[in-house]
Amino acid sequence: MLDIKFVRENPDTVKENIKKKFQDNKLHLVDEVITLDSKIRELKVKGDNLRQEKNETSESIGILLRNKEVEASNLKKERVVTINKELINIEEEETTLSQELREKMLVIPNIIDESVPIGKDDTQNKEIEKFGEPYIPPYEIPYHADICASLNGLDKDASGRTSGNGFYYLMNDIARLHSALLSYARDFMIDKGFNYCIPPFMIHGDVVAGVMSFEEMDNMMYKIENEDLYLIGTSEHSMIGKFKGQTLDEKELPIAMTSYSPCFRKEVGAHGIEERGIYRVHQFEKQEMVVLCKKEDAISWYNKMWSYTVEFFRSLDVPVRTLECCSGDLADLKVKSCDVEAWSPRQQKYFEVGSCSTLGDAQARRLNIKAKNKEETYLVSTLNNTVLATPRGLIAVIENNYMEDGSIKIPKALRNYMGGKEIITK
RNA sequence: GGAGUAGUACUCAAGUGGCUGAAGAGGCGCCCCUGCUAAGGGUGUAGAUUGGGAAACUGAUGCGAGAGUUCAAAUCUCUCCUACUCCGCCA
Repeated sequence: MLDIKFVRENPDTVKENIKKKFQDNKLHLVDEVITLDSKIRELKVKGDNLRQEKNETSESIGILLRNKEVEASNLKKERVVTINKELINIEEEETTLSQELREKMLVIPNIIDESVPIGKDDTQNKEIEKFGEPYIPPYEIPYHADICASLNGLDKDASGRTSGNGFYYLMNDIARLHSALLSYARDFMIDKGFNYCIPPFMIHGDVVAGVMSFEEMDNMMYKIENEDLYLIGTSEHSMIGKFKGQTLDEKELPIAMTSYSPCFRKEVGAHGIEERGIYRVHQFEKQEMVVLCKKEDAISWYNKMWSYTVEFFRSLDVPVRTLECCSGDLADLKVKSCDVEAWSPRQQKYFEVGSCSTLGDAQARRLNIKAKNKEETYLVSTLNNTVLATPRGLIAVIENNYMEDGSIKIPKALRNYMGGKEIITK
């Protein structure tokens, strides 16, 4: 969300930005927002003046009553009653218009960074850099679910019976590898100086509404029956929610956290749940990075953060590349964002395993997260990035370490977490 | 889950209907004294969010949140939230 003052003062910049994102259908919002804003301010002045009169009149009633001037005080009382009636209308209108303004403001996209490549949609995202040689083995690599099943590590028939499509039983060494990955990801980030955190896995509706749109909420979030609780779709929800409405001391910044949580997503719409695999599922686990920092530090954190994910996967011998989101593919809140994609030797293409974003102060404005020093209070900048989401990350490790005989070589970095084991065999 | 107590600015804290947007203190600024430290004395200042105004200035909101009573609410009523204490339950 942008600052209304900014929109008021720089309407052309905002419009230019909307064009860059190929959202011309939103252009009219800018002028509408400016008109609404000035109407609201007019109402505010009107209301303020009436409230001033009301306060002064009420105060004078007190004085009159003390002097036992009952009649004069009754006249003044009537005046206040009239003012109150007028105020009700003005306040109602102000509330309505403010809501309308906020709704419009919420869908006006954040100003994207100058470095973001211009493009219409995800087909025009730009590869930035490859890390590691995409390796094509001389033998065929089976579908990940088949590999896992053949190693007695996956049972989707059972999960279908217990929970339906989109769930999975991981078992034996595959389950252990999954946990090893998460533990390693956790320690990897702790070593980078991030503070480890396990957040609540359920949050109240008002926090959910703070971190996403209603549409997203419907398409993603599972609600607990008869409770004001939702299962989180990512620990970012809990981690950003942690700071909702807070004013931090600038000395506490930057706050660099790495959080673990299971993630629950309905995955309604676009892609849906695939029948066979464990690539897109209702329940997965994730190690995340969340950073709150000063505005001027945001870009350097952004670069540091995605590079940590790259480093993480490289330490597991998984070739990766970074793909920058072009203007048209960038979610409205984001200033700049890139995906980290892992190489799939089976499909011989890259697939998304993580996403790194800087949101500027847009998220903080929405949720009212501030920091202050002696001189001023200001909105913080927020960033988030995936270290590891698994089973997706598990798939990358399995495919890239699959041996011709059907076994999986365990990357060195994970062996300590696997009791020293070097290979998973049938 | 039950019962009790509390929630006022950066912190502590006074305050049961109008003269309280908030006494007082710490804090913070300046000055003095003393000096190994700790401390002491004087004086000044601010306090959150936002509107109008070129500015000086001026207004609104703001006492955990919301609703209500009233001409008028930090103060009365209701609901909720949070913290603490006690009890119950539980991996």
